[in-house]
Amino acid sequence: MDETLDQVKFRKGHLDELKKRGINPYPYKFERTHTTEDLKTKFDSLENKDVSVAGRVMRIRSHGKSTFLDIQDAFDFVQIYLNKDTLSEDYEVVGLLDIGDFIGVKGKLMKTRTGEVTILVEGMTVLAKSLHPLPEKWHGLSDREDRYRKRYLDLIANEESGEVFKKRTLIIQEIRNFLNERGFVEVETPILQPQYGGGFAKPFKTYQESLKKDLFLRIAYELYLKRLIIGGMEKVYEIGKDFRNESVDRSHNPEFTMLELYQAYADYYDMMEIVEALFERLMIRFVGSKELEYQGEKVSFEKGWQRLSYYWVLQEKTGIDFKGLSFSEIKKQAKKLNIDIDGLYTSGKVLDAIFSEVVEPTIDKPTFIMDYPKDISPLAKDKRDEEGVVERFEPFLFGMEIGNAYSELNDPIEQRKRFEGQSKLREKGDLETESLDEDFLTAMSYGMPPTGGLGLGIDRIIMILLNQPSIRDVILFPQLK
RNA sequence: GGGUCGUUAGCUCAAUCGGCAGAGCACCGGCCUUUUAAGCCGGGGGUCGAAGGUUCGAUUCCUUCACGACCCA
Repeated sequence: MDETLDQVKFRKGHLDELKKRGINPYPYKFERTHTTEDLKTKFDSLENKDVSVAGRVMRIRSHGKSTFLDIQDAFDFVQIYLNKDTLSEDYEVVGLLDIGDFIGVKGKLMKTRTGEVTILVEGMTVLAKSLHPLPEKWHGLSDREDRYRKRYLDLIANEESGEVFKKRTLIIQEIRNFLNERGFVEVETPILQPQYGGGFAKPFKTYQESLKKDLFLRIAYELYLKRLIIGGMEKVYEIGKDFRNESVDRSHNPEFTMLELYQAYADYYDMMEIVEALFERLMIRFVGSKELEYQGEKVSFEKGWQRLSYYWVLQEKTGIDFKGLSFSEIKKQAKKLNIDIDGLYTSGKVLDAIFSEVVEPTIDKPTFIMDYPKDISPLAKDKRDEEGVVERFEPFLFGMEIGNAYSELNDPIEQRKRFEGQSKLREKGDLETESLDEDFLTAMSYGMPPTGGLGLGIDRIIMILLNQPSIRDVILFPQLK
């Protein structure tokens, strides 16, 4: 806080004056009978009754011997009216209030002659003195950096921002309801992991002093949740934070909220059904239409999600049939398409670079891209009746990947081979590989049922449902440079 | 990593083809007992993002840096 700022000096003057009058500017508690919202929605039954509310002073309109204040709580705001006739000498304290102060008031509920619901205040308590001026009342706070770094100011000044975060909470609750109703059990698995797995990403590394052990912040929950499937929990899910050591942009934050779920005796078609049903439910509750508009672009869920095969859509967009091409031929094609393939060691990784570049931005309709190359999917089961690809899909919306799902590989011998393949790549220098998890293989060797698994990026789903342009607009405290 | 744009009062924003830095809100003083972006009168507040350069003179032009936004890899 800038102590030299005039406005801070004046506010401190008010603080000192309150103390001089024997008023504690930071008391402990206030009993309120109603929220500001109650006063408006239940006005008819509350008119002329005694009410008490608490909140932050947002606007002051002083007329000398009377003053109107608007006070805001978590629900709404209400006007209060203070005058000298009602408060006598206590009215002097009103002059010591500043915008931003918390106060509690008691009085009779009434309407002014212009129809505004108002409390005629009979008693007022200062609950917390504010020492720093708030952002401007009319334009709010628009500087993006301030909005993200000082989220509290954003929440005070910009009502829409608070609405987004309220809805974020409701969306996540609704997702939990949906899964709980289907018999899924919510669990918590380690964030600190001795080995990271379940995806391709650079991890954050940390260290446990007492065990003298390197640990990683999880990049996925997959391998732990599958251990629970092995343990006989048939339907499990976890909603929590994943950590990926990547750069920050409109759709990436280094820590982000992820849903993963696993269902025994199910395959990836069942996972598609879950995505479709979940979206239908979220659309009904939070969009109220079968059409979704995001940043000026509209898509319809009317006909469900289209299903496109990975190799087929690649060929559609590039004119090249990549199926069966050798690694060097695929690289040659990538170079022709002007795609950077430095540090990519397998056909799958190169294909994926081409895919991200050429295909992803063009998928706006709700789409499942199906049947991915095997070498970039070491935890997924071979596609039944098709060589070289696995039963894996990713849901896409508005060009954004919002999840990942498999028919989970449950053959421990095959799983070991896949891990070993990954280890060889790592030796060649590929840093984004699945690491061989001996303990997980042991678990699987006890027997794992056929299982469908699904991961969904919750922040991105919220962005889309609430039409927010950046992931930073749906994360309270996003990572900034 | 590259490109474009931006950073001026607590907040939202102007302005200066290089010549005294402005408005609205907020703040201070005065008047005002049903106002509501209250009103009227008067007033204070600036290291013009930082450093360097060009110049008689730089907020303005140039260079570098920091931070941010958008686009691209």
